[in-house]
Amino acid sequence: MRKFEDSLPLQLLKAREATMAYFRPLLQENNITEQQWRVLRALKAYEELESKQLAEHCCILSPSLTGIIKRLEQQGYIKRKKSEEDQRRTLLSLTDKALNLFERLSPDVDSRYRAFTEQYGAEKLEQLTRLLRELTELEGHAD
Amino acid sequence: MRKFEDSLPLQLLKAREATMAYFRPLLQENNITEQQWRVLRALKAYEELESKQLAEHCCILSPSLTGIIKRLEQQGYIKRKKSEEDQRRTLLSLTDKALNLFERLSPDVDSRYRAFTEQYGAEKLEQLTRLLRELTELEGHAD
DNA sequence: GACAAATACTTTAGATATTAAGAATCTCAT
DNA sequence: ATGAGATTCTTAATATCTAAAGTATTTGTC
Repeated sequence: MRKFEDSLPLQLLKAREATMAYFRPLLQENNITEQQWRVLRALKAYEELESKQLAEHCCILSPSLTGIIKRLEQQGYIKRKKSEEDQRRTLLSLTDKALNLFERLSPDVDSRYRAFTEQYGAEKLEQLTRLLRELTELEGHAD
Repeated sequence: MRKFEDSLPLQLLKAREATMAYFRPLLQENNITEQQWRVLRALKAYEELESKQLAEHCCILSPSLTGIIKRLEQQGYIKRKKSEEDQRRTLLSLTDKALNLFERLSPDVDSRYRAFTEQYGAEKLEQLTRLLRELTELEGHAD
């Protein structure tokens, strides 16, 4: 069996930690969790989404999302409405408060991203992105 | 701000999911969680570890580890003893039951790992490993 | 040798992950 | 039209994450 430190899932986990180290402080200062931030960013990109699609974009399972949505709604960052055509579906979108948050944080996010890119190297980042995409696009392993 | 799907943390998360898809079924069949498996593998590699070191190797925070250890102990996979020199320290190691588990699962783990490597490509895996290591070794981002 | 500071681990509280099961709504073939 | 099955979302139960506080033990200093 593979040596422990060589485990790819562990390497990916550590790499993610190293990356988040650049952004986590900013999120903490604003009392936003990682997952909340992912949800907000997805809604910013897509304007309006159903819960299920949002879950897929964010890599968050529906049951988790239920709670995250609830809390984000309480904090006034997102609003929900029932779909007219299909009463099962819930449509989610950002409030003005959330849009303001993005206005306020974007510059800082950008500068942290630039700092990261400089330290890691722009070409390496491109290579890495390509390799990760190819990994993600692998056929799922049917048991 | 970066496009949502281009977010590196998200890419790393998805890549990890894609990788785990190869191994998760095996763990589920044996009623072992991802984190438990990581802990067991670390202890297999290091024979005996203190709780704190184990946490570092596994990228699990101490408070989480407390619970994981407790459950693994209840399931008979690991044993603990107090350090003689320093009563604060807890030394952890695998039981025979855990060693048997490895004997039983190793072939399957190996074959799943080979299947993954074949589909993804051995050279690409090497490249990826190198890029991830370099990312992980970046200086932490002091806020 | 007593005591403040450091260290290892646990506990607590709130948020999230994961699986299974439940509730509401919709689709479709009959 | 209608009942079986599918789909969307939620609830429930257990495990884990995260930050902060608490305990016990040890270390360094006076």
